[in-house]
Amino acid sequence: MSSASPTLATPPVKRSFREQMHQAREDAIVAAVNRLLAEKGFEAMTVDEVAAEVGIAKASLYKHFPSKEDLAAAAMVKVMQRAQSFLDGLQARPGLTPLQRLREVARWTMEVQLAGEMPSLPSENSSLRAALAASKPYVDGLMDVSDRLGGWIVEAQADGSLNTSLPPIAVLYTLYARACDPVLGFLKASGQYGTEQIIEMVLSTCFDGLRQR
Amino acid sequence: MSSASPTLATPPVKRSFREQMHQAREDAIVAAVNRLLAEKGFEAMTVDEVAAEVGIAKASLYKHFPSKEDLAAAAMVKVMQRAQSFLDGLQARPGLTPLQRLREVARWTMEVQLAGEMPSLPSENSSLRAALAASKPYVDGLMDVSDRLGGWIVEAQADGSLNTSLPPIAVLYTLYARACDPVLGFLKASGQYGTEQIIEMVLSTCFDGLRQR
DNA sequence: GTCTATACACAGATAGAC
DNA sequence: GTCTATCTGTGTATAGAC
Repeated sequence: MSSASPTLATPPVKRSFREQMHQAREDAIVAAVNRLLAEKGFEAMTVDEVAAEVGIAKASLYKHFPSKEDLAAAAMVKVMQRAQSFLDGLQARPGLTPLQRLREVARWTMEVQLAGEMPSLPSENSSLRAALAASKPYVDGLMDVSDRLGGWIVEAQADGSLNTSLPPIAVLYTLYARACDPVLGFLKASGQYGTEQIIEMVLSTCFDGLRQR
Repeated sequence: MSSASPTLATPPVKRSFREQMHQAREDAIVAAVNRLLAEKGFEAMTVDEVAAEVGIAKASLYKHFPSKEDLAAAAMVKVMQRAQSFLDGLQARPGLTPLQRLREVARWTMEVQLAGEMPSLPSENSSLRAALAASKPYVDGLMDVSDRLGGWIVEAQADGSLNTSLPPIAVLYTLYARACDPVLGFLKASGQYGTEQIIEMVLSTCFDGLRQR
């Protein structure tokens, strides 16, 4: 968004390079936070671990992000952006039915979780909750995603492919919950199934239910 | 299990009374731990909070339980025992089909969770995990519950009421996961539905699936 | 067994040199 | 902006009187 100051003698190229380095460093930080957040959750993750994984001093982290909460919030925003990008890609495929889109979204969240990149959600009274609620990019992203999914949900109910007796918000929350469903980890830990099999099974239980059809 | 020593002059009644007091105190402790475990999880729960809620000094807690992990493990064992008692009650009702039994189990776990009494499961690398794996009562209880549910699952698949393309273990894990499904909390927080409505909706998504039947 | 007081460890955050 | 060194609070656990 910001351009190099024209009054300075330093060439814009150099400033851009430094900004690129800065951005790359922050990306590395956010990626490490994301991974640790998925692995152990916000409370159990320590800033020392983040610093160690990135390979910089802890004090340097605090030059980039003012607190542990902001660190985690940045990772959550990043995940939300990835989700938005995925929805963009889905919307660009006109051949899909609304139900197919919802199914693809669920599949994507499960893939992200099995890749160890889906942060587990903070408990109700966590300090992270306040930070997320105060983060405009996060809240805006969440609302955007919810709106788009909500649109597909009502469309799928209108065309008769989705259970019409469920309120759309219940469907929406059910899809969100699949992103952190521990069933994936349980089945993975059992060692009997590959990631693709696991995802197919959980997708089946989610959309088709446990009862025989 | 233990009886008063016959060589002592103190009447057995008194010893029994003190044991009752002791047991009542421990029950109060476990109940508080259970509630806090459900509310904020193992990492965020502090022993100070437990002591404050029970109304005794922190050091007294450590006379009853040697560590925070043992404290939490005791609460988990208690929950497992409650589950076993519930299964006992279900088995005593011969009129129920296997599918109905499974549905009642899912309903019970959701009721417990909405009552704020279902501890959230520890993350993969938590110190609580090791304590639970080392707790014979817990592991035994978990295996007993799994065996009984597993029996009903294969019965329900045999009588054609449960999806036969799913491995029984996937069904089992799916039921376990419903016990800590965040959807319940989401819907509760939305303020639009009562607990009974919420449970019916989640039961529907679990057994009937999101797709229209 | 219950208490007060305290030891010990560690996590989040900062100071200040470079 | 990065580092080393440090401050500060807090959480688990224990000592020791009663």
